Amino acid sequence: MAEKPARLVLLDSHAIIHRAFHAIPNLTTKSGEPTGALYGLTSMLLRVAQDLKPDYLIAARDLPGKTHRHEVFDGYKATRMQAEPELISQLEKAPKVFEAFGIDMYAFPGYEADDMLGTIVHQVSSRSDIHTVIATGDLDTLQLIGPRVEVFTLRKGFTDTVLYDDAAVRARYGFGPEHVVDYKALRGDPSDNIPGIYGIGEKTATELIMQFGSIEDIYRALEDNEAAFAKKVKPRVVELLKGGKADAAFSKELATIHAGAPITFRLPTRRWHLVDHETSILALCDEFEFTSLKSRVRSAASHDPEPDGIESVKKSLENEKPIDPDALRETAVALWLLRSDYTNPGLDEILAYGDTPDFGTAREKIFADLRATGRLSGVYEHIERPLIPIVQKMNATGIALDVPYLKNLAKEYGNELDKIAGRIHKHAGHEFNINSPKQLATILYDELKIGSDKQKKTPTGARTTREDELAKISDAHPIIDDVLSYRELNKLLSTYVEKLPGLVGKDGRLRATFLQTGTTTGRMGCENPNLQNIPIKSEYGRRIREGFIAEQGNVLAALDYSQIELRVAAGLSGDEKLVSTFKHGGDIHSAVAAEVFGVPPEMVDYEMRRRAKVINFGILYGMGANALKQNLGSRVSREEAARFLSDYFRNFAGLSRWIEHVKADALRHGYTETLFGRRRYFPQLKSPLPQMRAQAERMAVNAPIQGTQSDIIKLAMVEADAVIKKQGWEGKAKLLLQVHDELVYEVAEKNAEHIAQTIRGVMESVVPRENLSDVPILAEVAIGKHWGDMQKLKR
DNA sequence: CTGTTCACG
DNA sequence: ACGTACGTGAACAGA
Repeated sequence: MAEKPARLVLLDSHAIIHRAFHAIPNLTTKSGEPTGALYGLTSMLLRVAQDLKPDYLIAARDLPGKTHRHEVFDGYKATRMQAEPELISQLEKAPKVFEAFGIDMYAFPGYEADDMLGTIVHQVSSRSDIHTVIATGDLDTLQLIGPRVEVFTLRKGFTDTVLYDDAAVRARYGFGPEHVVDYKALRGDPSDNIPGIYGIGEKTATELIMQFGSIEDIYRALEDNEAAFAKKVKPRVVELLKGGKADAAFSKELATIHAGAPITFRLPTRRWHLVDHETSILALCDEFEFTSLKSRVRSAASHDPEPDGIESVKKSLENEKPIDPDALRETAVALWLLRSDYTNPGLDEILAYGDTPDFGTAREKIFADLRATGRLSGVYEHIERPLIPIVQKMNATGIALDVPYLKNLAKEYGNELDKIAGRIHKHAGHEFNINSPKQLATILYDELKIGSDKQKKTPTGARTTREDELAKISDAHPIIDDVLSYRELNKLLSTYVEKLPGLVGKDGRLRATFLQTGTTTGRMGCENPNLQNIPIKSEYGRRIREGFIAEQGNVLAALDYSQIELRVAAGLSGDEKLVSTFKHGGDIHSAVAAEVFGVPPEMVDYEMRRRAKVINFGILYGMGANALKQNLGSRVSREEAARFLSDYFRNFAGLSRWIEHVKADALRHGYTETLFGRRRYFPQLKSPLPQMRAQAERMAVNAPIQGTQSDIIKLAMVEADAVIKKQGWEGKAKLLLQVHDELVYEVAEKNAEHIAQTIRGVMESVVPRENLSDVPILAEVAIGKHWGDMQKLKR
């Protein structure tokens, strides 16, 4: 039997340090010496030691000076040439870190770290007794992946990691590692100053590669038979390719890692073990003041002992003990309840919270802490834990899409978009990229001189082209209305209409991921795709919902809570007038308008109601007078807005008192609580910056309202599931979507009304009325063959 | 990757 | 003087 191959881990020091430098910008020693990049590097090395368990560990690094890429392109890595002094000082100290870990460094003048890695991989690639993993901070080295070569890199932030092999590259990009350079040649890579072909993005690049292969193949197809090529590729892309041949060629040259460095790689004579270097690493941590890393060093070292005898084998067997996925999910939910700002926690966060490498130990600590909080245990037991399998089932079920309908809609919207774009370019006098806010600002404000000199600015000082600002100047030029239509249609087309059909599985259903622990307030999140923001407000948007359908013999049933946030605010505050308005039924916004404007209900006009509605929603977010003015519109002065607000609070004094009470409570305890006891912490309330404090106060007011709403609908999901089981309706009623205040089920057509009305009853009764100051909680039900146009049911 | 914009509640 | 409402996810441009 062949021996297990040795694992060689190659460290891409350049990429790791850069990534760490940007991820951890503000860390310094007491004396002010910047150490964020070094901390990140040390942390990454510990992670590599633990996760990859290397037999050999080697670093590749750059030496200062010119490289072959500089000869190709003067602008190459211009950004890195002007590196900040904080980065340079840390780059110079990095060898100290490698020395402490006992890692050999490979470098050669004129060759970048990437090229050293390429050379080493090339030299070991024929050896079947070596399995190589490149540990890096970016994706440049994906092109080196092969039969025994993988890439271990960081994803988002600095804690999440991912291991790419050939299959993982194909899963992410659609093509294999051999085409990564072609992809960069087309798309470019701004962080590396690789230009690509201007105008070709991720999608076009992928499509071209999938269809034709490498850059050379693409141009061969184009040049051999342009007519045939034009049939397969959009005219715009053909033009871009023709004009960008030179760009593509030298982008490819820049992106390609070369294997020709004049070195001979030899495996170290001795295998690498963390424990051999524990002392020097601890000394390093003292020198750079990485106090928090020391416990990680000790515990990692104790799990990577020299291979002697029975004790270590026993220990490693214990370590290999698989983690029960249900226990993992439950523990993640519990941790998120304790620390709701750690959204979507995983094993890493669980272990970090427990300050241990052992899952069982961390889990015990988390549940002990949960019990110690009292009320949070109730949220866990009654809401979140029973919800786990329900969310899993919802994710597995998916929702059927009418793919031909959506493809047709894409054509229609595409044609309309082309027309609008044509008009915009005509107005402007020349072509430009309408999607670029920068170019658009130049056209509108400089060339056409629309708007005043003082257009609102974005946070970075650019003149904004936001919808609400453009709407104010729409009378000045017909181009504005076209730009606004273009924006709307382009957004809908690229985000939804074009995207959705490609995400549908073989069974015609789209499966997104609903995230139970995705937000800080208690709400659910949804991604890949986000089904919680499918358009509804405009006609163009509503037609997208028509593509979400029920399968043969079924209908969709949509149940939504009516004005639940306002009802929750009324119920939590116990405000007399709000509560009595809800108890008597009728239109809450009109009723509030009558109070605020001091007129009888029948005298409330459209504008008064509109303003009352704006205030009502603003209250939920802790709004101030300036924000209110913004939302009321241009005809209202700041003073008027302030008066509305003070009239509002004079009339609804109970609500006003409750808001002050929430703020005071949050400051005293450090957190807010929902009706059911879900917590959110607000350390920023003690910030020295008034702006930070004000923002935290607004969040603190909103958290119990939004959070209680989430408690209620989550509880309804749990109860409805129980009722469905009890009635034996599992095959006839399936939960498909949750959209914060709405549940969508797919229901057997025959029993649809009865089932839907039953679920409505559950939704309306999950909170005993007395717990919300007797405010009624109401839900509306509608059914239909698709999600676009649903028939409302009477109760 | 960050900033801008915009879809939803 | 300036930027302002809470909570999300995604597409795109541009550095």
